[in-house]
Amino acid sequence: MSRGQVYALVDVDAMYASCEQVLQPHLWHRPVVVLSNNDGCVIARTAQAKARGIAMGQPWFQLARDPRMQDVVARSAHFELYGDFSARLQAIIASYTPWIQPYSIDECYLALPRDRAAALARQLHDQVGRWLDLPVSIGIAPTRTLAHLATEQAKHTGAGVCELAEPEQWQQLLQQWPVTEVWGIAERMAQRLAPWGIHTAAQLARTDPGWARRLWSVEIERTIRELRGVTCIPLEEQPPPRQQIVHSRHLGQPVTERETVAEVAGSFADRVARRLRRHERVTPMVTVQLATSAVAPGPQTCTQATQTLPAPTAATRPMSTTAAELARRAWRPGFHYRRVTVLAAELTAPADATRPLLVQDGMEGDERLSAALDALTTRYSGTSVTLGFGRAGMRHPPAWAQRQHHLWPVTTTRWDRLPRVYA
DNA sequence: TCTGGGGTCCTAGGACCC
DNA sequence: TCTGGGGTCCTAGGACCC
Repeated sequence: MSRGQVYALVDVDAMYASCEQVLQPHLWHRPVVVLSNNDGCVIARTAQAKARGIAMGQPWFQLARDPRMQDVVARSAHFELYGDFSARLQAIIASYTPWIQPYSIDECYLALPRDRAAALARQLHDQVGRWLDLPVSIGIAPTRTLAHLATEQAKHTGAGVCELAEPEQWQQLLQQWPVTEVWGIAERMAQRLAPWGIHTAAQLARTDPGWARRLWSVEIERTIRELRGVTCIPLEEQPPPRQQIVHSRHLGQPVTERETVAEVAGSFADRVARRLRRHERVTPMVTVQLATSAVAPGPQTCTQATQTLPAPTAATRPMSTTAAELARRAWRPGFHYRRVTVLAAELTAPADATRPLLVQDGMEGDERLSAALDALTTRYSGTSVTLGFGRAGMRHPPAWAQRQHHLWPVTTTRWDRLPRVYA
């Protein structure tokens, strides 16, 4: 990032819902919502769904029985599909600039030359529309915090691109936005700012940064400076290495049996191990947490157990067997378990991991086995071939598997489910 | 019956050290 | 009755992001 550059933020409008519409043209201009895992609540909405008053996080069962919402189309979340679109989007963005920081599945920060930023952003906006059929909004500004506001403004006006180049431009905008629209300021912080008469983004920008740091935190100080056009949060072109990897799911059905809980934990640990290997990290420990549902009747509990591994690893077998054992240890009779979490923390690069003094039998075999599993998974990705350890849910989904009653089968990530085009 | 999942960072306070 | 000063490390909790 040099002085002749500005920041831009590319954000896909209603990413998940938009991806569903790309493959299902009959959903264009319709109120569409995408549901969280287990078809629990709304996590994305098209403009038509927003106009109907459907809120983010609204439980689906409420909408489903509302007679006024009968024409709303629901789709189960299909993260593999959204991830594929995200990768395609990043590839397009990367053809415009080498300074790029993917921030989330639907957002990407980049740096552009100041004098051509708006023109390039417009070109990028149109290209994404033509190539991916996805609607994006792009904000341009001297800092990332201001670029975030610019993107909100671009969405708000429907202009697609919004550039805040001069202080007068963003100062005027800051007066219109409540402080909670500022990146890094949420409801809790807004409540602490209110007694000091800070309600709008402009009022926050006028606050003395040093005073704000003493009174609140260093993050607030940085946010204030960024709102004034001074860069405090630079672009990180190298994604920081992962410090922890979590797999946590609400189960499709409550689980009461000890061995079933162990089976769930073992299969979740497989997911964590695969992601560890993809990120080239190893973990020295596994944590398993078992919880009941807070909204279900009956006795509530949340127990967890942690085990240090013989050596830091990313291999499936030791992680799965350890997680299953931990689940057996944390399990208590009489509870309806509804959520299982498997956590790997204090991650390191494999080269930095401390090796044990005594190498235990089977350790190298575990690593080779995991490597072979990854190679086969890559070779057969996109087909109906699935590889895994053990017996959990391979052929038939187990009873505890998530509900995905609204999953649309067409996708860009499997050969047998590609969309068909008839000439 | 049915309310997501996956991350990061900061701060305060306690334990412990010399 | 008096009872330093400075440091590190760890953990829990809180807050934020999407």
